[in-house]
Amino acid sequence: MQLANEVQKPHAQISTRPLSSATCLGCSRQSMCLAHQLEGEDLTAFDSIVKHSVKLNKGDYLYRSGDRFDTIYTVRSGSFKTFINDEEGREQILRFAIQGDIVALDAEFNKEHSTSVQALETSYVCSIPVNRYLELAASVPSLYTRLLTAMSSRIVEEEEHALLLGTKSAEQRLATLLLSLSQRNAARGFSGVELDLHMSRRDIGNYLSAAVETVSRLFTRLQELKIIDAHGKKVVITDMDALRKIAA
Amino acid sequence: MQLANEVQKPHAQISTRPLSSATCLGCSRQSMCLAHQLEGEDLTAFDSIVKHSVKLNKGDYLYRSGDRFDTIYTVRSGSFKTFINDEEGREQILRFAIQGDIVALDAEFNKEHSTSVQALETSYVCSIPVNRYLELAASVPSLYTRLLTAMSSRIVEEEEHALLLGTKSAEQRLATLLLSLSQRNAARGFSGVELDLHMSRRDIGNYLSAAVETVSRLFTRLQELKIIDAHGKKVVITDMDALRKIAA
DNA sequence: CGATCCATTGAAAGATGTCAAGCGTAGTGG
DNA sequence: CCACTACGCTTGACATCTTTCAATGGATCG
Repeated sequence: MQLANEVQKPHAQISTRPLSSATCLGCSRQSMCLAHQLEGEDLTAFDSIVKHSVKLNKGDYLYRSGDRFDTIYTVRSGSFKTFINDEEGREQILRFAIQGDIVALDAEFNKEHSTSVQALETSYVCSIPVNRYLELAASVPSLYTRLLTAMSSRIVEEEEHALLLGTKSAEQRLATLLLSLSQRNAARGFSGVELDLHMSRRDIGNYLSAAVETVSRLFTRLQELKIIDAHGKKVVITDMDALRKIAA
Repeated sequence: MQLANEVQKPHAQISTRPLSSATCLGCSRQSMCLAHQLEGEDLTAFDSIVKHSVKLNKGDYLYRSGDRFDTIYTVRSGSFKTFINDEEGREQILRFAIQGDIVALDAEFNKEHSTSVQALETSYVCSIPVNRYLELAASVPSLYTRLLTAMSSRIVEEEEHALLLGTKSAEQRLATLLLSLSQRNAARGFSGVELDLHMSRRDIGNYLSAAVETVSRLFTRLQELKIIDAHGKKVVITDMDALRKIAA
């Protein structure tokens, strides 16, 4: 349990610096995005309401608790943490979002966000105005079901996080997180073995509901057991089976 | 952490025994239900796809992990627990659902449920076939947004549960649960002071991620502090302010 | 290059879990 | 209707995991 000690930072300067291929057509992340399975003119119409390549620097907020929910984001590159604060200012990280992940579906449209989202590194997102999305959905109903599916996934993820926090020891929790990051990396065509942990040890601890010191000790222990090879943010999983065994 | 030791029970016999006013028109729970703000023929159409008053006895399952998600339920009366199991069979209760609550929105349509839902007492639900709901939504778009809203609420609830598990001491967690039950009771026109806890101490412990013994000791302590007056399932909150103070 | 934050490690304290036992209540069956 | 059994709840004693406190070295950033 730690108090929020982060300095209040202003919102990111929204600089729309186009990347190469800053369009949904041919985007490699389409299958994970809200544009999933869209084709032809539906995809073109969708593409036209999307603001591609919004850049955020490390520490910038995508939005903050209290902001109005009017935009859905998908991560083009980089990573984010989503967190919620309690009455006393204590912070709980709920999710680490990486490439392809959809961010913001945790508030009612036009109501206030209860969470905040902060970039863990230089990152780019696509931004989709919710009102325009819903307008478009009126003529392309699959956009409704796509949104419903995305929200179901969020609920399941959140349930699994509760399972993680509720039933596992600290060591199991860390092992589970590493496995999850590995799998998500692999699903995106990256290495499932070499991980770049862009979040701090404190963030990891917060997500797992463990003190920084505990996390540090756990890394050391996994290292001694020759299950991982960790140097700061770089972690190599050297014994995947053993890691799985610990996680379960 | 406890292993699932519940006997495998068959699904509930689905007996459609009509209650008085087994219709959405004039139903006191409409504002919480998916029928929220529906009027006129839209409401009639919605009503016609709903199977009202399905009875479940204590211990009956509404659905189990692995079942196909094809039906949404709303609780008419009684209460339920929703839980998820990990690979080792450990169980984590995610939610206690009571009158007016919408149950089942934690899977993709036509995919498998990852959770199970079990009645804590004799209960009645309304059951809504998802495919017919979506058909109807094609002509009544507000049904889409109503569903989206319901799912947003679930996500926020789940996030708050993670906050609960992640940042608070066992005593704070129990106090928070009691307050939440009190508020939900009050919001439904019942007493916010006298609570009927239909779940076992073990269930409470599981939900809060604490051992039964810990929960028992916490009840005793809150009793000694003259904050609550607990006799088994009946709990009277005698000092709401003190309870709030502990929760925060 | 200083200041600050992050990560690691040790030592000690504390909260919660586990084990064990007893009690009460509820349901079952004779 | 009563006795018996099973299960849920409570309480005590003890074990242990994790936190907290403290100190140090290393990395990062302006």
